Formats: sequence, structure tokens, C-alpha cells
Amino acid sequence: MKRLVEADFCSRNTVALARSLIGKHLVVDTDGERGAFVITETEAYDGPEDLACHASKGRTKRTETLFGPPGCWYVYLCYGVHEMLNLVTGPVDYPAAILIRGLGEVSGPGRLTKHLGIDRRFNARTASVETGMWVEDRGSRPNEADIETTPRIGVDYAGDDWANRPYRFVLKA
DNA sequence: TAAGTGATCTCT
DNA sequence: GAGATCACTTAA
Repeated sequence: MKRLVEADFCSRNTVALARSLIGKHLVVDTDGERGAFVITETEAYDGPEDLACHASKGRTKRTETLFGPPGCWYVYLCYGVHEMLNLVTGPVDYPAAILIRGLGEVSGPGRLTKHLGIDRRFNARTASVETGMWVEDRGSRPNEADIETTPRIGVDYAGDDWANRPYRFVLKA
């Protein structure tokens, strides 16, 4: 078992990182209650040129976290209701992140955060034991053939080119 | 299929 | 300050 730290996420190849997160475990330890969940669905948001990535519209107060060091959580509110959980990747000043959309028993990014009790307090925090939420590699690798690759969800506004890119990874049941 | 929801960003 | 936008969910 290995806890993934900053160095594991500093690769510029966000798409490959997103794929490699499938089958790893998200561990939450808040209020003395610990839970570990298999990551089954991720999406890559890669760089300033990715029109689906928040940072493509420039560096702002909200997206500041995306430009920060890798291995941090980026949590933000969407549609006024749902908190989204992302893991920042790439070197400092390179805006990229992986959206965690699904865990073993939870499907849907909004439900996921609600289920785990995650909110914007985690934004810009490092993924570590100290902050109560991190990622672990428990050794078991899913079969490559069981990882499905599809375009991302809900990003039609980004234009055909970016909306159709195969940046989403799902572990088949 | 449509509407609810509120932070954020881009104009004034 | 006002208006548009939005990486979703739920109930019908």
C-alpha cells in the first residue's frame, strides 16, 4: 500500500494520470470516521488550452487552486447545489486537474461529495493524512480492458474538438 | 425534460 | 450592482 503524494501528481500528462487513478482508493478520515472507496470514474481537465477546464478563462480567485502545486484538492460549487471534487495535477503554474466523478458505491460527482461530507473547506488543501482525505494505491490494478474511455460529460460548451476528446475513464462493473 | 440553485465572472 | 453562465440532481 502506498499513499500518493505531490510527486505522484506532478506529471504533465494529466490524461494518463486520470486513467491511472481508476482502481485506486480515496480515503476519507473526517470526524474520526474513516472510509475507503475505490475510484471508478475520473475526467481529465488539462491545461490553459482545454476550453472545458476552468482555467482556460484565465487565472481568477476561484481557479487559483488549479495553478497551485499538484496533489491538492480543488473543490467548488456547481449549479448552486453541488460541490465537485478535483485533484490538482501538473507543475505549479500549470492549471490541470482530475475530476473524481464516481466511487465504488456512489455515482455522480455531486452525490459523491455529499456522501463523503466534502465541501469547499477542502479547497486548496493538500491530499494528506493531516487534512483527512488522500489517495492510496493498494496494489490491485484493474484489468486494462475493464477501463472504458469516453468523452467528458456536460462540456458541450467547450466546442466539438474539446468536448469529444476521450478524457473520461470509467471502470466497468 | 425541465427547473432549481447560488457562486463567480463580465460587463456597467 | 445586474445579468449570464454553469464539470448536476431529482422528480415527472
